[in-house]
Amino acid sequence: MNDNSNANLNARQHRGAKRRAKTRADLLAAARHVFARKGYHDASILDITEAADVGVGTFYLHFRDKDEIFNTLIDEVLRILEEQVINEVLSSEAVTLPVIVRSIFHHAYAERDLFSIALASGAQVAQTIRVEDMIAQGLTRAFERATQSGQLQGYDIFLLARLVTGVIAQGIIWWFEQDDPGPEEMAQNVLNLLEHGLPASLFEENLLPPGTEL
Amino acid sequence: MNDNSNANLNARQHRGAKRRAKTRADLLAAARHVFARKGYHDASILDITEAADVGVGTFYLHFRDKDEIFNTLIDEVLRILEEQVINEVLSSEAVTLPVIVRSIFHHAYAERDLFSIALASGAQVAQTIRVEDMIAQGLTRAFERATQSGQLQGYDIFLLARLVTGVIAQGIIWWFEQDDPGPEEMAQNVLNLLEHGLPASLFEENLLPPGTEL
Amino acid sequence: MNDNSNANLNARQHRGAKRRAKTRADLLAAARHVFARKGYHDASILDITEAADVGVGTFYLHFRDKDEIFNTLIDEVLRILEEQVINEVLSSEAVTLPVIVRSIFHHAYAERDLFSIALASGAQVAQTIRVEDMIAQGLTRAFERATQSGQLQGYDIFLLARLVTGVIAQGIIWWFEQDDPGPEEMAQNVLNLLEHGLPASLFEENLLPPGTEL
Amino acid sequence: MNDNSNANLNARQHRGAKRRAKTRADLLAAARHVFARKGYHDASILDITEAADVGVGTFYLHFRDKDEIFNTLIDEVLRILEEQVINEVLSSEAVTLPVIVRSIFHHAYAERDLFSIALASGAQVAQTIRVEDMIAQGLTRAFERATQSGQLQGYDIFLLARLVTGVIAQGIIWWFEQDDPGPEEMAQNVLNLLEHGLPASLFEENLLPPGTEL
DNA sequence: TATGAATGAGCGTTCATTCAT
DNA sequence: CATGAATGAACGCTCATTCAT
Repeated sequence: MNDNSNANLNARQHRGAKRRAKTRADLLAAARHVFARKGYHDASILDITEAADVGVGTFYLHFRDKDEIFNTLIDEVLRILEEQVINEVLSSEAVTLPVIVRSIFHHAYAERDLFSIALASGAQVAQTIRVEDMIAQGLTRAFERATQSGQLQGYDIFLLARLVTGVIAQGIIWWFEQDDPGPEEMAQNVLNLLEHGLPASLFEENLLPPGTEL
Repeated sequence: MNDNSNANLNARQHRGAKRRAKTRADLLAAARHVFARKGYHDASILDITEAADVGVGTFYLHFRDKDEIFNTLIDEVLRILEEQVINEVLSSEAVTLPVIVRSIFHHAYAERDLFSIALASGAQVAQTIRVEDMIAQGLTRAFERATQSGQLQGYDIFLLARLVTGVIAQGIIWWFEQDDPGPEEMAQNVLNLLEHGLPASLFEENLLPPGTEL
Repeated sequence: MNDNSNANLNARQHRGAKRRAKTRADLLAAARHVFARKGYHDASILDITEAADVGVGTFYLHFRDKDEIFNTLIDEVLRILEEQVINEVLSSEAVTLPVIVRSIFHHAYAERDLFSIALASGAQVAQTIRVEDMIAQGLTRAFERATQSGQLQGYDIFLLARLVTGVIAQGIIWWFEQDDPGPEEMAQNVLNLLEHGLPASLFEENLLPPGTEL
Repeated sequence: MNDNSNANLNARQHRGAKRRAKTRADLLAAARHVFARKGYHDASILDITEAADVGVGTFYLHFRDKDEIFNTLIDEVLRILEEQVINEVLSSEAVTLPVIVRSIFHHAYAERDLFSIALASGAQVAQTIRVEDMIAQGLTRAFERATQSGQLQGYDIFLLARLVTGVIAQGIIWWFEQDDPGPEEMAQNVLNLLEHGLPASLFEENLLPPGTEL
């Protein structure tokens, strides 16, 4: 009977754990939709629990507050981003900036809704880590390697990584309002700019010929 | 006597108007500090009126709601930015991208607190116009001129303007957390990147030599 | 010189008094319009001063609060009602109920807006005297005389006066929503009811013949 | 087990629903007292929740705003009035005006506080239906039947119903300030007036004999 | 573990009232 | 006497959070 009741107990615990995990996943999925539709600040916990079809109180059994579920969501997408980029990078012949950038854009495009939340919330929300931080970190590591091999002397690579992050982030932000161009073309545009810069004429010629008004 | 009473009336109105303008300016200054310290969403109207040392009700004598004072603040800084860039551009020999970018960074550095609010609020706040929009618009106009003179063929200049805006915005965002480098050097870094792009090796060589771990 | 300055003083005081009276009259007229349009509770003092085209503070130089201007307005119309009824009554051959009722309806019709305010505000507003009170008082006096001359024995004439007031008030309230019938016909209807009562059949016959549903 | 858990679920829901209904009833009872004491406009939601001994927010779990709880209260009493009048009328031998009027007064006396609120609020409050409307409607229906059977020719029965409503309403309003006479005697007074009208002398003789002052 | 009715701090907002001019 | 900018008490309302079930 002891065995039996232990087995029961285990079975029950197992069922309980599965149920718990299911509820938690429901909440995360609901939060994703709600944040995407209403934005971080206008989303209430009631919105989320209703979308997840659970009681209000249930929320607090899984997350401390709105911040926590938000950060969980962001962390998750960042973790997946990291994984995917690493995988793609490892499966490619040579690890180059184009490979990294293309990988980021593909993932960001697939997860547009979440990225839009993450980027739009900007510095407004107390986040454990921001999307920009993660991209900038990755770039910094790449630049550090380039420095070691003699390139990029005279650059502040942290600042440089941030500036390049700005271009990439802006590419993702572009998708807030339109879906075109897709990730491949977007990556091409960004890489073009990063590889060759803008036409020299913009830096030399008068953009406002004498006699023209603004 | 008519003259006299008219003069009195004017004086009275003038005094009243001056007092009113002073209070309004106090509120704007207070809002600037409060928004910078707490961010748009966590700033309450009570915070602003207390910082301005006026009664709560006074706020509503000057602004309809938080949105309005915020947009007033942003509009003001954008108006000044536009003015200053135009002035600097007009007083320079030739209107080139470096002139424009340098001008933007100088102004943004001087008004760091306000720009941090404007950029950090991102798409979260219903703004009449966003800083990024204004910069992107200016760049688009410049690019349009370059297109007309044969450059930039094959580019989507709207997307390109946005991407370049991303670099500039990131330069300003850099100042949220540190004051160095100053506007001149920041402009140099940005212009360097925009003019020559990143070193070619980043696009070709393996950033992760075989046998190295991430 | 003394004479002269006294004369000046008097003249000035006179001008001042006239000006003051004018402002007060403006406020009363404005209050009338505002109360009629928005009702007592939704009318703000700002509404009144704006309609009167005077400063907010000016209001308080003439009236203690909204209640006071409201009561002043009601008192005024009641005073005029009383005067007019007395005049009409005195100029008629014999003072009978029809004369009184007709007189009330004519005045009430002419001053519909004010009466609508006065009656609609009901017991909601702390009034010094209510329209119904004044009508009931007048009727009570008339009934007292009739009692003295042997009529109306066994009646509680105070209650009776109130009930009759109810009919008259309802006649006036009828005009809140439509302008017809006019005062003469309305008086006829009311007097008809008061003189002969309702048809006897209503008190005897079955209003709901067997087999009929409600 | 399914049965069991369903039973549990039902029990839980039932308990919750009972608690909810209790709170709602508390709020309605409290609102009744507060409205009766302070009148509609001077009653705040805090007044009501404090009287009901619940939190402020609880109010909004049950009613949208003050208007809604007020109308709920009025609707309820009107519904009960209608029911009771119909019952009494149906259980009487013949449906006559006296039966109807007596029934109204008995109910109104029992619910004096609520009727005082409903009648005093007059046209000031946005009500779905007003007490006077309901009484007038009932009378109109009765008069329509009388018209069909040949009585009441030449009358505007809508106006007539309103005027009679005025008498009845005034009878109820009488109880705002005193409790006597009770419903039976009040009905007698009203019916007397409605059946026979006022003494003819009031319509003919001089109420103000020559030589008498007002 | 899940529920959802209840809570109340805290917000935005109005408006009668004051007072320096 | 007249003004209107300033005031702040008091309101309606929301929503994160708790807790008995």
